[in-house]
Amino acid sequence: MKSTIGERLRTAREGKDMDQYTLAVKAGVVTRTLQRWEKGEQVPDGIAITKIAKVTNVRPTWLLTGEGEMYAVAGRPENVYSLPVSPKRKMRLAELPLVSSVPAGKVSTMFHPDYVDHYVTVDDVKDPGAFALKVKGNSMSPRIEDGDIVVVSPQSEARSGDICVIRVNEEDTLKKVKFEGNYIHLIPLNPEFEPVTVKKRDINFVWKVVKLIKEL
Amino acid sequence: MKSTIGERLRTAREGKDMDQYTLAVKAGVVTRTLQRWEKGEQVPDGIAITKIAKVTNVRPTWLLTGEGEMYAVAGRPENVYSLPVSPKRKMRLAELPLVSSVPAGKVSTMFHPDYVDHYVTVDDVKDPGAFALKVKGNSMSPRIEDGDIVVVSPQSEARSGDICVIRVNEEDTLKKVKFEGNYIHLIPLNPEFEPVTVKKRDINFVWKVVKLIKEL
DNA sequence: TGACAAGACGACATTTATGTCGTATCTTGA
DNA sequence: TCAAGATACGACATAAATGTCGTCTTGTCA
Repeated sequence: MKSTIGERLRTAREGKDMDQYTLAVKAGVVTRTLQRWEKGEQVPDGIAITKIAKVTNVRPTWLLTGEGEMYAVAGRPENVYSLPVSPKRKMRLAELPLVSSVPAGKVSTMFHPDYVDHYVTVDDVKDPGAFALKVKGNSMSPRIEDGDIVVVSPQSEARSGDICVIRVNEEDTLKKVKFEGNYIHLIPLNPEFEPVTVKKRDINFVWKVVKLIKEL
Repeated sequence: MKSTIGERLRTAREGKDMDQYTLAVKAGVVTRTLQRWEKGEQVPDGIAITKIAKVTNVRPTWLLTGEGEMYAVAGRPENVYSLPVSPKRKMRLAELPLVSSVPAGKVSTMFHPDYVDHYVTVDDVKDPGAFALKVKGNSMSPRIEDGDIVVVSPQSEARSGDICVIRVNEEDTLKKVKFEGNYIHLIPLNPEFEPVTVKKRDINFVWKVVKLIKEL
């Protein structure tokens, strides 16, 4: 536990999802001062510490020393046990490039480095070729909505009933698929959209969606 | 309870039967400075407060705010509960304990180590007290279904329209909430279930769901 | 692409805290 | 009564924190 007051201060602020300005105002100082605190260039006095602890809802003792619980146990119900400190992971971890959206763009361009926004971290994805996409459009609403992130595994075999990213005639969409002979039905979950049936030979690829992440 | 930091400082010093000079040295300042603190003419910074709390054996929180016990309560070892956060990534990465389900079980038991299945890894979760739950039941279908994983941030403030884990009368549920005076409406997304209205005083807690992970 | 918010940080003036020194008050014990 | 220790406090210089202003970078969004 070698964190500093400044680092804990930042942790507390971000835990409340506050920007520097907001917390600075509540602490009665200007943004620059808060920055110097967070950087450890200066040390806040007792008044400031008290205010910060109050508005971020952390325990003053933790803020000062890093000891004990960060948040007051009062907010937690009775009979709640603390979690073990250093756990070991069992599941496989994968970092996936988060590329441009579907179905708005051509997937073929998505793999260009310029289109890799950043990386998302997920557990238990075995396919080394897996990647993530940000969803645009509402054809799969309400289960999958605009802005959601889907993890795509090209290696996984798509079966009827799976949700997939499909490219048909150079156009990319996200649909539930149903195989039937030489045809594939593309079924949006949103009843406002109509199902489409396409020939298998018009399909460029069908990639199975193995995971869905929603930010709420 | 109207005491000032200075008065509590003096109380702490006299509780240890220390004279001003002795405490001042331990706090790394001169006697005159300590006097000004005790008189309330000046405010000690965080470093000084930490030192004083340590050498006088009082709780920093009490020294700062006057709240709680003056001296640390014996017999309660302060176990650390803070989840690792990796700051070097572009996005904030958090490993969260994946605990037993909601609403099938009592949350009170969830925090017991025996109930921690494994850990999930997610990006961009700022609340260090956040954790994950596996959902049971279909009251929130089709958006959230049995087996999905929700990430809960107890620190985030829940507002009307948010999806939350709520404990009412020792029973845990996952619903959309709507605040209205002294009442909270618990709204399932699944139209087959009926909304419920409860009094605020029957609520044990309301924890906001900030992320949803679906395995497909 | 441009606009914008959030953050980082340097430079400098101002305010506040601290150190230093001197002196005064008060209690306590010889 | 006197001496000594503890506390109190004014005055002033120094050190540290803060406020203010401006510039820069980065990520986000339309």
